[in-house]
Amino acid sequence: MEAGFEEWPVSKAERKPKDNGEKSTRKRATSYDVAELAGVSQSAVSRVFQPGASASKEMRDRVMSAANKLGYRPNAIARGLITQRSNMVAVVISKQTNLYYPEVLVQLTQRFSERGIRVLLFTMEHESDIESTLEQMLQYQVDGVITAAMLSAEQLAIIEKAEIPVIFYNRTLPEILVNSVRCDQEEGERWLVGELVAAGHKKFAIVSGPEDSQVSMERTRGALQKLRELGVKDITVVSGDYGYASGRAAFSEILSRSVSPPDAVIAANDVMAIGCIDEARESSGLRVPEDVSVVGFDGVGPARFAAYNLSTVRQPVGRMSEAAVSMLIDRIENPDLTPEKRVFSGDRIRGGSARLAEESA
Amino acid sequence: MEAGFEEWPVSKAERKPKDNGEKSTRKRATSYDVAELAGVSQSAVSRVFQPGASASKEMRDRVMSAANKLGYRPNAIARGLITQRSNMVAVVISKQTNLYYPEVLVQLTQRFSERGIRVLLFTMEHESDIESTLEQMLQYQVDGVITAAMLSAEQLAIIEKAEIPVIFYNRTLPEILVNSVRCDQEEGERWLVGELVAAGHKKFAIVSGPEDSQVSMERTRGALQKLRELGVKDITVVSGDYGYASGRAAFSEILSRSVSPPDAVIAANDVMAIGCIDEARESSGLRVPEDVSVVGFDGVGPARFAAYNLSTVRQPVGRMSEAAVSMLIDRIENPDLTPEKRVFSGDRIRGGSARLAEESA
DNA sequence: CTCCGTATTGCATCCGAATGCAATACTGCC
DNA sequence: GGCAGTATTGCATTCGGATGCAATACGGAG
Repeated sequence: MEAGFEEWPVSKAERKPKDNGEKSTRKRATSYDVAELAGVSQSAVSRVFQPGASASKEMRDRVMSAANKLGYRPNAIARGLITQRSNMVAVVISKQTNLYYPEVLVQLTQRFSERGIRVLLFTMEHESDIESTLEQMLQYQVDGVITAAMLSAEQLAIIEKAEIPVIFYNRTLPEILVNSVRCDQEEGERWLVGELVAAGHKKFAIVSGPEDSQVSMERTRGALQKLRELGVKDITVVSGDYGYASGRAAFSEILSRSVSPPDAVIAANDVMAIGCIDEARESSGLRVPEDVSVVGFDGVGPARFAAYNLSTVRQPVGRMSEAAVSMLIDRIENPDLTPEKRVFSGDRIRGGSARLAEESA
Repeated sequence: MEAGFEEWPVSKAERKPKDNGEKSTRKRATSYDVAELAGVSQSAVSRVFQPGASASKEMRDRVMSAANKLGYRPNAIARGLITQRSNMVAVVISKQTNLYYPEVLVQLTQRFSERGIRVLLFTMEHESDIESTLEQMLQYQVDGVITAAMLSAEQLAIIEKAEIPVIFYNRTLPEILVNSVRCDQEEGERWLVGELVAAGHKKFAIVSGPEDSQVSMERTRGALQKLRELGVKDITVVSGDYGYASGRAAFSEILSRSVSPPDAVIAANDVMAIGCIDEARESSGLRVPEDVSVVGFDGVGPARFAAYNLSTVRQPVGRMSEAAVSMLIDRIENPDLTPEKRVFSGDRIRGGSARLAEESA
């Protein structure tokens, strides 16, 4: 099956270090090379490779044939220099948001790609590393930025001074005009809480995410407010870091703070919710949702696993990334557009991890 | 907690559409602008921004102060044009490999970033879309490529003709010299099979991945070979697509092919293994691992969830990406290096989803 | 004080494609 | 056949920074 490793004796020889002054030392073909071979001017070549430019059919044929012969490809770097458009956008994510963003990333890239735009990816260990990231983006003359990491007002100002449109993904900067695409975290939490309370839960625990995560803050705040509005008093709040282990730790912490377990646990994301469920079942022998209801947020893949079947709010990733991409492109093409915020409601998923009120028909 | 939302009334006015012919219409500052303001030549500015170049302290100070005043940043595009080095590499992934690659992606980007290299991300719905992706990469003059999608020999040849180093990530091209970084899939499967057989399993089922996935093929082949070597005859093979649902479907398919369930199921990745477990427990009331052992491959996050606690082989993502990055940089800096393959063994994880032989002390 | 070696700095040119403008070719019409 | 109008094509310049080479400045030795 893995035959063929020994045979095929030739062809390797051809690929050894190409020291011999063969033709291989030649640089990549440029439009001048093509022009020369085709016997036309460089500008003609340039025009043939431009969608809207004027060129006769004969010209096209001659140039294309020469180009193919030379393996010519327009140099996007040079083009970017003269046109002042790199056709690249920066996508910035921070590492902490793990299981959810990959999906987003693929979506964004795909959609940009369909529109002829390339994605320069920036990831940061900590959101504080953004300073240098920012510098990089600017040096690379990106045409726009989508950030799923928080920027300070000063940082945003730097980018805007360079007249680069920025779209915030699931974040926003209070008091400052920015373009953003978000999932309505508070609304989602309020729904979850409403259902839980309506189903008779009285004793609540909340597992919040990292302190520097705006998304987590919004979720926690939404849940707390709704709980207060509904007159619920018995609320324990502990914090985690969005990770599975921290979900387990959080649940055990919750138990230790009270003689009896809570009726319901509201986790700031699905992964921690899963951690809570595992901890509840394994270490305390509690049943989910009979003894304790657990809800999450995000709607990531594992939320659907039968062992968890989470009640959660799913972010409409597809629509959100489409919105982000088209909004960014709008701003790039028309920089004077006034800022716009698009807020999507999440999909409400009545999984089996919580006792919720009957669906209102 | 959320104080400060109402106050802060000013500052918005400053940010409205900057129509007034203020100073804002000015383009980005160039090295010429800086040179002029500092009263020196453009080359001096260029040198100040180069690590190794010669410039007196006084010169540095004057230039830097002028640069700061103007908010100057070297234009990486222009620099790339003249130096023939874009300092960008392409990372290519295909969408199908979902839950696992995100991690890889973040790792790669981070490590490149530490070395002053930016990542242009390319994703493809189907691996067949690679043709156009390839074209894009070449136009953008990337200095190197890491591909986690399969390339044909012809496609590889195109890239190599442009003298761009390529590293295959978990893939390889038989009979052709390429640089690659891989996890040893066969070895991992052989270990799993060995343990399962040693523990007394007799009736096996294999859930393979997508047909066009080389990784899946290697895993399946490894498992099958080892099974044959050990004289196991009773083997059912069904195929999935790496997704959770397909794991569930696969298990139910396995059941339908035989009167009794298998002793052990070998899934080509963790997510399908999880699907199998859920299907076994839920639809058939089978216990895992008492009635049926299930093993996966990859070592993704959910494999550690208590409900599954998979026995699996974890790919050493950190070391693999480090290897890929440093290998690619080596090739970029020394194009004549002879190809190299680095193969890593996976971490053997004895989870609770399978009855394995006692650990050999 | 002069001469030589080294450190700085400026000049001119280059990278590769896009584009305004002018020159030329071609079309149709009278 | 002549002319206006349009379509092609080429010329020259531009984008912003890097770099070889020459010019100048500085420092130390004799």
